[in-house]
Amino acid sequence: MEDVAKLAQVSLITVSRVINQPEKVRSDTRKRVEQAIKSVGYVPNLIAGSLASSKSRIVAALVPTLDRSVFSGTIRGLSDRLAKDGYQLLLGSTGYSLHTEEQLVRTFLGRRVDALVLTGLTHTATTKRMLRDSGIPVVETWEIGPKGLDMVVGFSNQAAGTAMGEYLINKGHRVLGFVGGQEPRSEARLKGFEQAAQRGHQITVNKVMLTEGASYAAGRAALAQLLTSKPQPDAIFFSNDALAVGALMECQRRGIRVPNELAITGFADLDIAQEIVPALTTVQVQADSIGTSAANLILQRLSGLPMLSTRLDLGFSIVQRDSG
Amino acid sequence: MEDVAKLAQVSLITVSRVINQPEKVRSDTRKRVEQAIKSVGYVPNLIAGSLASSKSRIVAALVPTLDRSVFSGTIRGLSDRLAKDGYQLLLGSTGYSLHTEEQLVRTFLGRRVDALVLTGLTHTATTKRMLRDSGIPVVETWEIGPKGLDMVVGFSNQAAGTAMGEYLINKGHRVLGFVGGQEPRSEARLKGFEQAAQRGHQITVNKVMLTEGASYAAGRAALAQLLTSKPQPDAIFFSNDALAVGALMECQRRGIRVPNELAITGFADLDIAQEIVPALTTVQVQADSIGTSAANLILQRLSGLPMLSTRLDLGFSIVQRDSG
DNA sequence: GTGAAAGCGCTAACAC
DNA sequence: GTGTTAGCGCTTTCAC
Repeated sequence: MEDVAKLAQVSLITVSRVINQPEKVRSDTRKRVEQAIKSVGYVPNLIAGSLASSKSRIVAALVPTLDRSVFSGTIRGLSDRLAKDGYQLLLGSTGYSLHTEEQLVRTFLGRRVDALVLTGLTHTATTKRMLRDSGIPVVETWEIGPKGLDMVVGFSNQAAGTAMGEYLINKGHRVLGFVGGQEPRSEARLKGFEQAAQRGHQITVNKVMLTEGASYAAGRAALAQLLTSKPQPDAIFFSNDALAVGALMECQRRGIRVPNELAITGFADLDIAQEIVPALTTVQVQADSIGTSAANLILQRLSGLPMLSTRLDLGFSIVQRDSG
Repeated sequence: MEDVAKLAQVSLITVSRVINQPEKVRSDTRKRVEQAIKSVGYVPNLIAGSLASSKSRIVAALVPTLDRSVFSGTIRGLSDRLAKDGYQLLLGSTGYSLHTEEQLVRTFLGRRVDALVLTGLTHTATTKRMLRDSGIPVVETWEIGPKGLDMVVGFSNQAAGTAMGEYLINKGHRVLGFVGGQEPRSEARLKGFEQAAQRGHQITVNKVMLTEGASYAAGRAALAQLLTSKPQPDAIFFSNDALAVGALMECQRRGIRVPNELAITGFADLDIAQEIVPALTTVQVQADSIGTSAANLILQRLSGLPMLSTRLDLGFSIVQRDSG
């Protein structure tokens, strides 16, 4: 930076201004400096800048898993929106562990990220305290609830579960299956699903709670398990499209006709849901919008604008296709 | 940090040591400091640390796209391996644009990342110069070639294309189809594929070069296009499993029997390849290993260890399944 | 519109 | 094993 300043015959601060607030420098001076920057090949040290200004232009996001998952849409939405305003995304995966989440939050706060995006509303007490003390904007996503740390963008997983339960019951199914992971959002969907069942008449719910992550193979295995359960379900709600797709493939292998013999529904409306044969009936959620909305809230807050709302319920809808 | 030092009755540097090199501090002092850190709720400012030590403990990776893509395995491998050594991954997507890549490289270098992982061997002259000047470890991935910037982890896309061409020709196919994107790696696969065709007798290759990204829908559309081409292919090599899966679904819709009427093969061996019915014959590449190997090279270099090899050809293999 | 001085919060280097 | 000093490369603040 010193070299640039000397070459352009200006002070350090003018070089800094040309980079950060070019409109505050007269155009001839600016051009001289820009020229000098090029000829020196100067790459500003953003670390030093961050230390001095206590702004990092980095937003961190924590998701349970990076795998071909429902969260990738949210990450894309976040990343794209933030990039437009010159912010970068620092990514962490918690593996569904609150303890890992706590450690990552600590590190990210140490890096003085400008804002943090979390998945879910469940966190350790320490995580919550650190976040509150830090004073930076925080967005919790993929759930919605009365009390959040700061801002929230999501939908009601429980209501989605209820909606799917009612949908299947209305279709005449009486023995329902549920397959999901042992994590808060899946459990909320199950809770809603079971509520719908209780409100129906003579409805049974057989459930499989997975210990591993949601994969095609896990869906296949869960299907096999439910097919041996008594009474045998005539409709299964999978808490994730990947699971449902795996089950659909297994049905094809076994010659089980979907939806005639067995209805199968999923959650998230991933790309493959509408491509697979039979096309998958699923709960559509706006994964991308969760990301862009979270980014918008953050950007708005960081720019000091007044906040209209800090709690967005993006809702969900059941997309009826061919599988159930 | 000052508060912690006062409370523990030590100097700043001792607090620093407790955090960064605990073994260099006597255990009773260490405990006193750790106690103080907790009671103050001290979160070290890693930005200041980075500035002083010129080490950021951040590695950046640039991939063409974050979408449900072949690169997600590599990212996972990278991220997991780096996390073990306390490094974080800063992610950027270039959208297959060398210009965007250049801008991101500039920003990342500005953040003084400790190392950089790139996709492919094709970069702008400015990108190459900046990278060389920076002196940090750089790993280029997903290709292999005689000249790289620094370290390379990948395989020969061209050889993979040739292998798939020979495989299909040996199976008796004479009119081949190719579907891929307009990007270096896909083009290399096509080049190899066409070479195999030229070496065969009376082999025709009809190709579809996509302008959009690889999606199920794009595969479906490309299939439709090739089915109207003359002569009509009896085997199609898709440069990406997502495309092949889309085509497979479309075949199912149209009642085209695979592989009897039409053979379909893919590239990458994504999870779904072995799940779909019929299971997809594809080129298997070690997407995860590319990530972990890149991370290993970087970690080794950063720790100052002597480098055995800086150019890893991880190879590929054709996995024969049911689709072709 | 431009500049000088001070300091962001930490660590390297060297001393003790 | 622990402390002191001097900076890392910028931006802030306040002058002019």
